[in-house]
Amino acid sequence: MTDGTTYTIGEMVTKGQVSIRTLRYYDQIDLLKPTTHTEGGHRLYCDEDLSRLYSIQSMKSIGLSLKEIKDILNSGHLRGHEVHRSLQFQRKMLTAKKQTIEDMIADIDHMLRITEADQEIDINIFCSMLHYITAKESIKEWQQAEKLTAETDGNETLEKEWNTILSSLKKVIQTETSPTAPQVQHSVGKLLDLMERTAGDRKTIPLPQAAPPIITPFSEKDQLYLKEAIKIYKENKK
Amino acid sequence: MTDGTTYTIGEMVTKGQVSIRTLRYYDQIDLLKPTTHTEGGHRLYCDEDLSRLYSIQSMKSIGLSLKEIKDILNSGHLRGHEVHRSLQFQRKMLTAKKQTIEDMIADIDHMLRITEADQEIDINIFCSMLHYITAKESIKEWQQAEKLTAETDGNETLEKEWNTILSSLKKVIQTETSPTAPQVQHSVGKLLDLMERTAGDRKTIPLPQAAPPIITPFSEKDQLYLKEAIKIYKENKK
DNA sequence: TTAACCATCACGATGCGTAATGGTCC
DNA sequence: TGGACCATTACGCATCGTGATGGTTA
Repeated sequence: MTDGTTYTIGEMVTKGQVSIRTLRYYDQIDLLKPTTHTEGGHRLYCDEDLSRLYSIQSMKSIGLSLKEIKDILNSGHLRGHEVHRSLQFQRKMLTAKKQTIEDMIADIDHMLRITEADQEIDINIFCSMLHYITAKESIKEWQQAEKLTAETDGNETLEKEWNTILSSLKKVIQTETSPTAPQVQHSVGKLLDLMERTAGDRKTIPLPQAAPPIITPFSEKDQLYLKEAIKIYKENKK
Repeated sequence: MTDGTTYTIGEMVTKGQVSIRTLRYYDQIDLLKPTTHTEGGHRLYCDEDLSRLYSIQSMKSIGLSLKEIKDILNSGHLRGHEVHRSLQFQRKMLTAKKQTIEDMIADIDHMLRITEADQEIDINIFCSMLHYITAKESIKEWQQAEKLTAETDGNETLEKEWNTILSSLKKVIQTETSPTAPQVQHSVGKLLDLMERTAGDRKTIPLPQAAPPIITPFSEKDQLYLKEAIKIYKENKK
């Protein structure tokens, strides 16, 4: 029975599904040390060591850190309520992490819905929209009562339109097209229209007049250009 | 308009909800560098820098790494399908993480259900049970067809009993009580009973005869003791 | 002048991956 | 004796937290 079989580090690797580096690291931090060594200094593990390795892996798989695992394994025995508290604490940590991830996924989904797959996107616009989405909760807190519990679909098409119009405006600005050019004036018209329709809904879509912490996708120079184009547009309307 | 307001690092901290260390780090890795410096070498940020900070934070909040963020911000513009692919990739990563966490939580819940809050627990037993739980999936794969889709409640009470009986046996072994002692013989009787009841269900509960990768909570010496006690028990029964 | 405020190192933490260089086992 | 196996040392990663020590600003 007590046959005292020993394993080289390589055998441990195959039995335990770990890397050599991992076993050496565990040795280094005194988490799992081999019971013996050969004369040449090679590590030799026994069955108990293997068992300990399995224990370590189990505890890792519920998210405990190596330090926590070491403490538990060294403590010898655990009072039941300590186990319970420890497990429950771990549960809380994990639940919080899970919530964070779920929020991230929700934001990503939102972004996926409002960006077209085949459209070129200016980074500033992208970031503005993303900021708008991710900051939504804090904004909501800030301006407490908002009655946008309705379908988000309507808003999402609005957001898509914003994306489109902002992109085209960005483009004419970059190509230094004159503010009086017909295409620019056309875009400005759509912009003003969009602004009105959005304002009826809410007013936090990133725009020059929005205050921090809302990001505007337009630089100061861009904003001057925009104001100019809008002024011209309004004068022509009269 | 172009008032060229600048912010010290401290002002950026309050506006952006970041730590000084973070801003200095972003400077160091060329993610967000101040536009100017005072003669004395103090960092001075402008509005565009602040805006960039918000962008960074937005992208961080959907789980992108600082390196990814830097690449995106430097790229200037993104093709729509790249954005989509990038976001979808990120989504996959997060979904995988989420799944891992959910598995961990499920295992923890299982452990919480089968450990009593007021009972002292031997670590080896604890780890054996945990290993049993966390290794369940791989075990299931290994012995494909198993019909334990039924209520787990029945098994959980069984597992609780295992916990109790293993604990008491551990205790008598540690106190070096003679295998012939009545309390030991009593425990052995319950152990054999439990073994039979468990065997009717399945046979993977950690026990000496279980092969790796199932951990046994008993050392080799303990196992010799147990065999001895069981032998005595059976002889007395005759 | 004196508080704030800011600067630059530099180590620490997590859990190993990944060389680089050289000794051990059979 | 050779080839597989093993040893140690040490840098790298990601994102800052946390001092230590000393200069800048108003």
